[in-house]
Order: sequence, then C-alpha cells, then structure tokens
Amino acid sequence: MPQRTATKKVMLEVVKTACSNCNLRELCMPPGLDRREMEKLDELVSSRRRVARGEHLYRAGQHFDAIYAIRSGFFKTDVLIEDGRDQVTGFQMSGELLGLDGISTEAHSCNAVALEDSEVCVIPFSHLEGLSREMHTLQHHFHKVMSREIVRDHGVMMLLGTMRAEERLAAFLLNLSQRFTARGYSPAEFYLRMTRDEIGSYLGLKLETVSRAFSRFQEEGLIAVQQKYVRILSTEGLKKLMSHQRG
Amino acid sequence: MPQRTATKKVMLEVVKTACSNCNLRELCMPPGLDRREMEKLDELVSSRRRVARGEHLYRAGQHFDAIYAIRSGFFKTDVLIEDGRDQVTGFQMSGELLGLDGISTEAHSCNAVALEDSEVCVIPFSHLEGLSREMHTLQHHFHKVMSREIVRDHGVMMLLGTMRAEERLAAFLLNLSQRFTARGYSPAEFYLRMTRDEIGSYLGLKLETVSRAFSRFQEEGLIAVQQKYVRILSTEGLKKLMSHQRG
DNA sequence: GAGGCCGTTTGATCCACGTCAAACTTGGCG
DNA sequence: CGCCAAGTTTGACGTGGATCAAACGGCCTC
Repeated sequence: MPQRTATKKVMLEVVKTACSNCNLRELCMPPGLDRREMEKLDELVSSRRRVARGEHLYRAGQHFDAIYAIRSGFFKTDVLIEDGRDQVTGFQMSGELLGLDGISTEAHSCNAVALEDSEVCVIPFSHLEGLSREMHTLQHHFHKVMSREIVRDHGVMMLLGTMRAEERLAAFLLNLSQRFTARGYSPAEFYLRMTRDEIGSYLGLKLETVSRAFSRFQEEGLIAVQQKYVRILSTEGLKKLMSHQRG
Repeated sequence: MPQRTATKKVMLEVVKTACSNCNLRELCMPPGLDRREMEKLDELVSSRRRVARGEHLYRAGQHFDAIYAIRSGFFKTDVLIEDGRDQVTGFQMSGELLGLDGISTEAHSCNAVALEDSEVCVIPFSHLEGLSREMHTLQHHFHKVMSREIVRDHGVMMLLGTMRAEERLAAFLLNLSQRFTARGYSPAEFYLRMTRDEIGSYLGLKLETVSRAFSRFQEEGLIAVQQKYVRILSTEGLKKLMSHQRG
C-alpha cells in the first residue's frame, strides 16, 4: 500500500515498522480498529532492535523508558537475589510484551535475555501513555494486557505452590503448545528454546527432575523427546495428569 | 472544609467518601496533586461497601466492572482449580487495590474474601479509565500500581520457586511488618488475620510446616508467637535467615 | 462453668524431589 | 576429524517437608 500518506521519510522504513501490516497485530493490538486508528498506532513504535541469542534486552536495575513487543524470537526473564539464587519468571514469544515490570519504579526489576536471535519493537512508554489518553481502545487494550500478566502470574503461583513435578511439566508443555498454536505453528511439535535448567528454574525444580519427568512422559507414551525437540503424542494424557489430586 | 463546592447532595456524604481527606490517600492516590485534581479524583469512588468477616467481595467468574480500594480491614484472594486444590494468591490491607485481575477478561479470576470486617471504596473501572484519559498523573499512577502488582507476583514466584520453608515464613513476616509500618502501626508487633492454613497455602506449605517454623523461630528467639499475635524480636535474624544459600 | 468446635501444636513416619556423581550426546572449533 | 565444553540423562542416596495421628488451647454457646 505505497499510496498511504507516510510521516516517515523513507517508504521502506514505514513498511518495515508499521504495526498495521505486521502479521502479529492480532496479538499486539486492540481488535477492531479502523484505518485511521491503525495509522495512529503505527507511530507508537519508535524503532526496532535486534537482540542476538544470549544477549540482554535489558537488565535489572536499568532505567525504564520503553516496553518491547517481540517481533520475532524468544526470550526469558529472570530475577536474582543477593545470595546468588535466581528464578526464571517467564518465557516470552513473538507478539508478547516485555518490560511491564519496569513501570512501577522506572527501573527494570528483572533481566530479559534472548534465547534465540530476536527482534523487538521499541515502544517508548511516554508515547504509549500519550496515545492511550487519546485512544480509548488502546488504553483499554493496554490495561487488559497488564491484567493478563497478573492473571498469568497467579497461574504460575498456583503451579509452584500446589503442583508436583510432573504436573508442572505437563502444564508447561500444554501452555507452550497453546501459545505456539496461537501463532500458527504446530500444537504438537516444537523446539524448546530453553535448557532443562531454565525450565527447572521456571517450574521450581532441579534440572535432573525436569529431565526425569521428560523421560517418564516418554516411557508412558505421552510425548516424544529428543533433546530440545518435543512432540506431544497425547494432549489428553497430559491434561489428565494435571488434574490428579495430590496424595 | 464545609465551604467547598460539593457536587453531591448531602455534605456529610461528601465528607464520608472524599479521597481528598482520606487518611490513606498517600497509599491510594498519586502524589503531588493540586486541590483541583484532588476534587476530580473524589468523583472516582462511586460508593462504599462493607464486607463482613468471611464474606466475599467478589468471586471468580463474576462479571468485572469495578476495582476496590480497601478503606479498612483485611482480605485474602485465592484461586481454585477443578480438582479442588486452591492457593491463596495474596493478602491485602488498607490502602491496597483489589480486582485488577478482572480487567483482562472482564470477569474476576479469583475470589476476594474479607478476613475481618472491612470496608472498600468502589471504583467503577470505566470511570477510572475516563478520568485517566484526562489526568496524566492518575493514568501514570494507575499504571505504576498495576506494574507493582506484577513485580510483587514475581517476588512470590521467587519465594515459591527457590526458598525453603523457614525462609518463606521469614520473608512473609518481614513483608507484613513492612506493610504495617507503612500504615503507621508497629513494625514489630501485630495480629495475623489469617490462619496457619491460609499462610501455608500462600507460601506453598502445609499448615503443620508453618506451625513448626513458627515454633522454631520462637525457640531461636527471633519472634514471640501466641496464636495469631506475633512479636518480632530480631528483624536482623529473620533477614539473615533468608539469605542462607540452599544446601 | 461445662461441652464442643475449630485452629494449632507436636510427634512419628514416609516419600518426592534434591543432591552428588558418572556417563553420554551434541555442537562448535582448531 | 577429533577435541572440548556445555547440556542431558541416569543411577544411588539423602532429606525437607508432607502425611497421618493425637493431644492441646481458645472461644463460643447454652
């Protein structure tokens, strides 16, 4: 659509950073926008940033001034306390937001690390707030996204507080499957971008326990694993596993 | 201040529900508002609601249309899954907000139960969004509050994922102490509003384990406990306990 | 002031997961 | 092609907290 009036100098640039023709827009943006609103939203993204595998998008303590929408790639966030212990607080994939934790104190409270070569859209937070004041739909969408994050965290607390090892891993795999599905990938077959240690940290387990649970699932015919490659053979089996009472 | 122009019919009513002369305003409201802004904020609270001990403020699944600021009292929030397991996701005291989890789907995702006779200010969410669009300070404050909730949840995930029983309880007591302090109560002496079972649920422990940890802390001279009455004798001791490496 | 209920404490035992250790698999690199 | 490092698997053993059980303490009712 080269006939669109562009505020940026170079047409190529516009096409590159426009939310309005990003194939992730269903994930990032409020639904049901008209053309005018979409174009306004395009202004939100000030730039894009590539983050190579293993590099930090931001670190705990750094000044916060933007949130990030993942355009491609895969991240983890983790927090660490003085004595050296750390915990992975989440894994984020394309279309999801990073950096919401930084709003509260204007400093990031966790580290965000790319688990594969990635690219993010930089959304200066002051722009977002400004545009939110003009666009009710954007405002409401943003509030929903933050709230969803809170609900998600409650789910993880549930997992950590009440589930046993195999239930946690089953919940984790089902969650990944569902998110890959939403992105048009196979629900049953995917590569894990994280190590057993990172999965364990997220699930509150040691890497050996994660590894054993994987093996057990394989023995029982629920999945096929080979290193980071996972194929789910029985979604039902995994779900049933999760609803077993403790004890 | 009876000479203030009131939009409400009865002066007494205004005084009763005005945020501007609520002694919790430092906790609820953005700092540094001028008189005009404060008066605008007063309109946010549509009504107040009393919730007797043991009653629900809202239940999971109920339609969401307002968030609640606790004026007095004490609440817990919990989630439960089909198989009967449940988990306390938080304890809330005066000046704190309840209901943020409901924004994402327009339905509450957890239950909020009063642990003592309480009173909340009802803040219709559409009002809050409306006023946020007019008042940058309110908007930013609200975003910070939501973000703080996310950071808090990460702290709980850390606790559940990496800490052992006594560390969890120490962290819990220090957190309560700090929050009571912020409200002008004694940092060292308070009544627990919740049962051992509820503490355990929050901390991912069984009630017996919580009870044993209390006893242990008492033996070691860190605290004095008698049922729900707790006196912290050594904040330092509790802090040191938390930074012990696992193993 | 006796009786009953709910929450708590304490003890004995069990088990899921952590810890320690060794072997194996994979991928990057000279 | 072979070496090395990083990640994974698997086994043997230890332990923190769960489970089961019983007694105790406060509080309410009658």
